[in-house]
Amino acid sequence: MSEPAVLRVVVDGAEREVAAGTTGAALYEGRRDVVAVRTTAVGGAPELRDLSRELADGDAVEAVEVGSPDGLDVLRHSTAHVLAQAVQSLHPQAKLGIGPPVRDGFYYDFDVEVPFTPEDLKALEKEMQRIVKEGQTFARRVVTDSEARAELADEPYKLELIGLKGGTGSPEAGDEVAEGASVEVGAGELTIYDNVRRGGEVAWKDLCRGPHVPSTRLLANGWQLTRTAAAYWRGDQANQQLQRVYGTAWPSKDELRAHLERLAEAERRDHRRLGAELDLFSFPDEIGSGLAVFHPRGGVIKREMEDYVRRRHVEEGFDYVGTPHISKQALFETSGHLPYYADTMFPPMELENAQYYLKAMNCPMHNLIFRSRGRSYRELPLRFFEFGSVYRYEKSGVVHGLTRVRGLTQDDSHSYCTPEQAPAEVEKLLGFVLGLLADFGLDDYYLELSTRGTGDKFIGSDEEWEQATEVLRGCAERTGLELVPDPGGAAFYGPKISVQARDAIGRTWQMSTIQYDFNQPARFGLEFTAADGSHQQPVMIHSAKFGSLERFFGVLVEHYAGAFPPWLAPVQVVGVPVAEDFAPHLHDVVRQLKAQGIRAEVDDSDDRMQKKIRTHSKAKVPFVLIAGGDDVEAGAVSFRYRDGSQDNGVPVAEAVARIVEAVRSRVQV
RNA sequence: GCCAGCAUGGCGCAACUGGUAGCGCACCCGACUUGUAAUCGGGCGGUUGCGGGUUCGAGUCCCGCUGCUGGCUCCA
Repeated sequence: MSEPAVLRVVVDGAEREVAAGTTGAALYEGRRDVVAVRTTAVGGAPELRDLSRELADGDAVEAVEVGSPDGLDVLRHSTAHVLAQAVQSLHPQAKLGIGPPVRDGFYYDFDVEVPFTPEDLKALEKEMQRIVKEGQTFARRVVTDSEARAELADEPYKLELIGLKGGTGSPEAGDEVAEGASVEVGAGELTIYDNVRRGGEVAWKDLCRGPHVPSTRLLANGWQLTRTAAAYWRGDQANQQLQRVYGTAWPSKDELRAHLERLAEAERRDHRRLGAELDLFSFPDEIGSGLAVFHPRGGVIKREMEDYVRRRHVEEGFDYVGTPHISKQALFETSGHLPYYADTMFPPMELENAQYYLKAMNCPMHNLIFRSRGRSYRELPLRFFEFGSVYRYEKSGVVHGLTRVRGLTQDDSHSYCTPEQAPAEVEKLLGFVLGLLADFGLDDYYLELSTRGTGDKFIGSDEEWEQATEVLRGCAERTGLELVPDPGGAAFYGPKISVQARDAIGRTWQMSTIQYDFNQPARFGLEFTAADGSHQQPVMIHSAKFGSLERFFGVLVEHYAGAFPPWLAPVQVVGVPVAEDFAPHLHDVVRQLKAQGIRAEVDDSDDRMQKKIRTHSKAKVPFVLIAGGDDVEAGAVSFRYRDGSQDNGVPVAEAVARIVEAVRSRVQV
């Protein structure tokens, strides 16, 4: 059957007839913002294609604009190609890994003899600039496995990807090859892209699935190389370590600039920086990596958090308990932690012929409290709660401010209940957690459901896991929040719902957790006496609301950029007299505030007023109360808020009431 | 743990190709003090993370350790 001369196609929803041989580029001529097309062939799934691809009869085609998520991916991946070309131009011996788009940019991995330096990065940017200016086109070419092997004989990593793809290629093959590698060898046929100069000369080529922007010129000035790092080939620690170069890429220079400005803003919010500036906490080298000390101002916030969550636990029917920081080895063998997690526990200390471990978790000790006497079904659900100090030997490279530490405080609870009670208990805990987040003003988070993975890391039967997972899934889904699956991310003893929050620099951190555990009750031989006199095993629900007090603290600092709502602010009110003579008036106001439990003080220093305002603005004090002659005469004070706005001549009684109410209601001001 | 980079008074920075450490803020002292983000003057403070080496001489070069930063792996 010969090709028809006229093709019937659908372009952005509208039926059209075009001549055979028409390309996407022809359809969108003059549309500089279109970088690729999304084509749905007859009977096929939508697929991103180069603009240069010819249409077939019956194709439905949509424009992929550079600003759309797919368009940005195409742009960023194309930039990665230019980077790779630049690297091989300056370092001919470099072997290619993979080069996918990532959030805000791209990376490309290389095997090079000598790791890249910052100077190399500059040289690479220069070379990339040259390639971009040349306006090379990306030309797609379908090859067979054996052709690809012949052409890429010098590229061992690409050969490996071809091998992994396994010839025919199932739809999932790309995903299983390596994270990000689907951009090189996707489903179906293998393709090589040639970078072609104006004169038709092939400047460079790479095994790649595409699509790409039509010409390197489209990359314009919207990209930048950002950093270098090492990365394991195919993400496996056992593999060769490659050199990764990260970059960012945007449709225009303005958008690049805006991105860089966002990064600068994130840096200003970084809790490590604000922690030092606001005198909240520090990490003395003398104590050790990942071990924080809280200064008086940070201590206020920490105590407010503790007071809040302790009170809330009691209100929710938890019993406050206490357990030690160390324990003999056998306890953690019983719990299963030692066989499974010994390498993240600090090494033991030996005394009196016994091995003592710093505890990395509280549950085993709570189990002993449960077991300390006979338990009745009437007591269930029985809920134990404490601030448990735990120590985990986190690898040196992962310690990070307050969000990844080696010594942390969990607001840890364990609910012991019957299997029948478990769903309601999980529901209750989830409601508790979400209410807590709301009270702290957190809104940027999502839920994650961590389930059993493959391997022998997980204990218990499939049926038990299935049942526990379904209980958690049902509760999580009923919240209506975004729920992200996390296969293989469960604890060894059971599945988990967690709340994931994003920090200032885009990293996500696990905060609140709810875990369903049917294993430990069995390992500890926990039982209760049922109504019929029989002895039965409870299930336990682990839950941490903040997760780690330290991590939650760090996320709060970033969330508020250090400008805490009044109820959390270390200093809530500072009085600034316009001149010395008016200080007594403010002392009187502060006395009234303190009587209401407000953290208030008067700035009696001999700085001038303007300097005092600057000082307390920088300290992000929520209420600065200013008083001069007018205020004293009127029995009033003048508010200055953190945004610089003023409210002058407020009667003292009203001012006090206003502040007390702001603290009580936990609002932001 | 792996790769790379960094490490100067409390904080932020300076010190040409190696020649015996400077500045601002903070802090202390004194003077000043009338309306919303820095008053003026003076002073204290570092042997340049720790240990070793090269050199006539090291903050500057080399090695080891500790810590930090960015990734990777990991994360109960």
